[in-house]
Amino acid sequence: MSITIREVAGAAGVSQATAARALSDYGSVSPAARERVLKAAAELGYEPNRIAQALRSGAAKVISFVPGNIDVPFFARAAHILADRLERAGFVLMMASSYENLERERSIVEAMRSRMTSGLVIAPTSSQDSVHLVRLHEAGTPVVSIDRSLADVGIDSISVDNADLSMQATQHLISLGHERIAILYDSDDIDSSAQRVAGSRAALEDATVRGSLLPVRGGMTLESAITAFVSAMQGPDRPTAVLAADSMMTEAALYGIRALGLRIPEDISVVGVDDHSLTPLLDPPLTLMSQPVDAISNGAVDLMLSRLTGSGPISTRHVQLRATLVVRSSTAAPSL
Amino acid sequence: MSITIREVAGAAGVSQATAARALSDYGSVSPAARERVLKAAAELGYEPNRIAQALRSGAAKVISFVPGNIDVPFFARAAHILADRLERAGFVLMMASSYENLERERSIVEAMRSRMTSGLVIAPTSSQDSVHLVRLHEAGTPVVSIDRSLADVGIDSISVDNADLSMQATQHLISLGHERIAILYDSDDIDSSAQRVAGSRAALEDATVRGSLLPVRGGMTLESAITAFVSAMQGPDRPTAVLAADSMMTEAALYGIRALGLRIPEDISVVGVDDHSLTPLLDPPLTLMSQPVDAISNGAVDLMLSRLTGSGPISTRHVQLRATLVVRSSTAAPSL
DNA sequence: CTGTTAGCGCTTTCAT
DNA sequence: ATGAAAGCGCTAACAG
Repeated sequence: MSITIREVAGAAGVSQATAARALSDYGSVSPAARERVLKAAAELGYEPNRIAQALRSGAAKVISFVPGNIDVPFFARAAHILADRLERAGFVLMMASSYENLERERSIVEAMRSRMTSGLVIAPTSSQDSVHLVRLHEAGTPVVSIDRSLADVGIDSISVDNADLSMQATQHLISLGHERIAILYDSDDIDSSAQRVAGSRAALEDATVRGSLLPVRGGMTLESAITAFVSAMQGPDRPTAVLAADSMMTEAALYGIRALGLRIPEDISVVGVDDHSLTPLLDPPLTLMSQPVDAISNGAVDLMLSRLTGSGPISTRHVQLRATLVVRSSTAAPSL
Repeated sequence: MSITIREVAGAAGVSQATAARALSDYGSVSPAARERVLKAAAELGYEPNRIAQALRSGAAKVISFVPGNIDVPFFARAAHILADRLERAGFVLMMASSYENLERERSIVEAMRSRMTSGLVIAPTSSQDSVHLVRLHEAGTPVVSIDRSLADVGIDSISVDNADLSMQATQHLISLGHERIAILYDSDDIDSSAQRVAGSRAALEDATVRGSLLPVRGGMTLESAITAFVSAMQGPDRPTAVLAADSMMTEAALYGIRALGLRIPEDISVVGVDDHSLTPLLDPPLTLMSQPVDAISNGAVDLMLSRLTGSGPISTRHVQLRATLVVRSSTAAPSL
């Protein structure tokens, strides 16, 4: 077993309580006593038992992160930043992906809660069913929603402006002269996807030329998305451009286009989402909407930390950041 | 606050101890009592307090994962599998990247230990300095090393056979007719990298033709690797092929080659490491060594679970798996 | 089969 | 400024 605070107190010749006060820096301790305690702790190699601290004080200095899927570069990068900054603030990051499964999300959140997590950063699978999150939040554990926002339940959120994202992308395509545009998205149930489809539609409606949007629902796996996309492209009046609504859909579109034997951008223009270290090296380099992952992640940490210290705003915050269009070579004017 | 076992016991009309026995399924409880307890627990929505359980029983049903860097696809994928399988076994995955920094690795491991982690899966930053891991291991917490192995300290490991990996890659290049081959690797301090350089060298020495190896040390960042590679390629007798020793080096080589204005594979052949969903779509599709991430991760879980239940082998296990060569279009015979 | 009892290591009143 | 003592929620002897 390891050194306990009792042994430190013994070695320093003070009571357990004084040792605790010195080590956790609260209450009042005489400088002399403090020094002896700190010295004894260092000599014995004392390390506080976080579990005991948590049981007594009600929080474990652990922040939980529940991304939709850690394989997605957006979330991997977010995990990096969260862990980095939270660690510096004295927390450890505990994470588990929901894999976009609500049942699983619930059980993960419960597992985190029962381990006395100090706060939760989550990309909620459903924008509708969030009672488990609300309950946690109302019990006093700060919850910050990232990448997606929740229906009006008083939970802070920070995400990209999804409608704006696809509006920008669609306008880019329209300005190039495209009039038949497909949008490949995963599911109507995921809020951000629905918003992106809506944004595209709005852009098309605002345009001076009369364009049409072909929404293609790709489902939750790469395979299903490829299949859906390929069959949609085989219909009459094939779109001359496609907007892939997230990174998985981007891959699906690329694979689908290859399977169809189409050339980019001669036969079809492609706008993807989410930059990645390899996208500039693709054939051709991919035009895409780049999400401000760093700003979103840092913002989530700031929100979390301010809620944790109680120094934050009273009211719920919903931050929306803008994605930026990165034009490379996968988009061009449609050939006639 | 949430429901405690005391309240469940009260509602069921039994003692706390009986309730605990029924809920955690140990000792003996009469069927009638068990049923009443379970019913009461369900009605009250009782959820055990894992922190209290951990404090009392000494382990928190948490497994820690400390990858070198979660941004690397290899580790992101491993995290996915670990979380998935461990969760099914009743554990939660807690993770934090060391970012290949030993000091940081130590503090993370300590943070995990003080939170009573049940087991540790780690990609050790250093193969030399592992006292913190040995100490944890000797204190009874199973430690499994993944992707890299440790100097002989009795810790289980599961990784790819690094020498074999680069031998296969180099032999592929030799069989194509290359005689001047560069290997771009990060650092001599990382065991796996050193082994890969050695494997390449061995392949060249075994070959019937007299080839030469140009080792290029890229350092720990993408930028430094690109710089090192570009300047090495500007010397006399430029190599006709390059083996990038890991995924970051693969990107570095690709960016470097583009900066130099070289064509692949006409001017230079490239073998990368680590498959990724985008590599088949690169220009040209990348020939690479694919590491068996799934097998490594699953193997790590199996080892961990067997150590946890004490059902594993007595002796230390060092598992090495083979990488497989995936030939695509970035390698060809050198042009004369 | 079941209840009583004693802590796990720590924080936190409450006295002094 | 400090010590004594209680107890967070749970498990695990030990009696009965």
